[in-house]
Amino acid sequence: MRPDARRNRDRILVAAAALVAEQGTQASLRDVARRAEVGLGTLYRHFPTREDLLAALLGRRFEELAERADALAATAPPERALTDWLHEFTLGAAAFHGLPAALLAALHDPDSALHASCDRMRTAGGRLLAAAQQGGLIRPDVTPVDLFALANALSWIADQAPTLAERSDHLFDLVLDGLRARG
Amino acid sequence: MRPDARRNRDRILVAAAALVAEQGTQASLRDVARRAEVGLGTLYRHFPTREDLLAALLGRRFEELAERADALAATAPPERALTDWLHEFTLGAAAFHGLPAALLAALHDPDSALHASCDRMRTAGGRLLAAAQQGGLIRPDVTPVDLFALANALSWIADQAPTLAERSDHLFDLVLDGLRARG
DNA sequence: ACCTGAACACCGTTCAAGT
DNA sequence: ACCTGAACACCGTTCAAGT
Repeated sequence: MRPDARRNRDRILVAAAALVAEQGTQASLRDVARRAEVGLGTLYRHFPTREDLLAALLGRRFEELAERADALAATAPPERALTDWLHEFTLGAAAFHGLPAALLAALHDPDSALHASCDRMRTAGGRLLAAAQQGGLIRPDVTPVDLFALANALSWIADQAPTLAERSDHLFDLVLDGLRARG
Repeated sequence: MRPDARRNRDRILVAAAALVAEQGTQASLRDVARRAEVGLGTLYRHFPTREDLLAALLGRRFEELAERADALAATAPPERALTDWLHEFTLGAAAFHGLPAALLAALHDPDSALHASCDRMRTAGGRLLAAAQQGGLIRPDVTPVDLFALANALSWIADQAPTLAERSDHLFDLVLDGLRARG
């Protein structure tokens, strides 16, 4: 990549990170280009779709979450590993306004730039889920997709109103309780 | 209301019902006006905000759901009444694409045209909830707002992908299970 | 190879002018 | 009283013209 192109790409990412943090996944791409002091066409050249931009913003975070799943699997007991990881995931999915919907949609759309990351999260969560189910701690009829959907739904709730965000940990406990196997 | 105004209002509602059913709560208001063969200003005169239009579209449904709560309370055992009603509510909240977010936001925004209806649903659900909690069937730390949020979240999940819609009854069972009191 | 911004086809919302 | 549509300030996306 030419150095001026690299520089533009970086400027776009910095501007997008700020604007998306402020206004959510639906932030105006024109605003992003303006803030980056870059032509609108330049933004589209580097990131043909909004998802491409989001994927670039979230790449690191998803990497870390995947590694975190492995670390928890190795150190914590199965149920603890699952609930801790899910909790961290819900925090990550709530990073941007509108992100939970984008993630849940991307999981079911192989063409989305976010698909690979979502698939990775589903797999990482699925491994922790299987281990907990093996130990008879979690209902056997819960699938990795169920887990991904519920976790995003919890992030979505917290995203709808500040009052609900305060209630978020409690709702997390309620939902997780529903996944537990009954003695 | 002048007869021509009444006629315009009705035309707008018919057009909006069709378009919102097709494209969701974010359907273009311009399209609604065009389909109703009405000037754009006429639409805004009858429905100053998008929520006003949605409220008019949903009024009947909410009335029925409120009555339904009373009927179930009188005829079914507490837990059955609660789960049946919640199930019907989730179906109603999934009537339009984007509706769950609008409802959850409106519950926390007294100025929204949808607020009264949401408040009514929260109260209706809250009564069924209290009865089930009285019987020791549901965890005492579940609030009516928790219930409203979770029900809308379930509708939201079903709204994100057809695959998830198929999984909707199962997810409903999982979440409801989390609300049950443990022996 | 890469950048730019005008051009196009859309929005939501308001409001002067009409009947 | 009520209706209309032009006007305004925005979008997302594409693409010819430039370096």
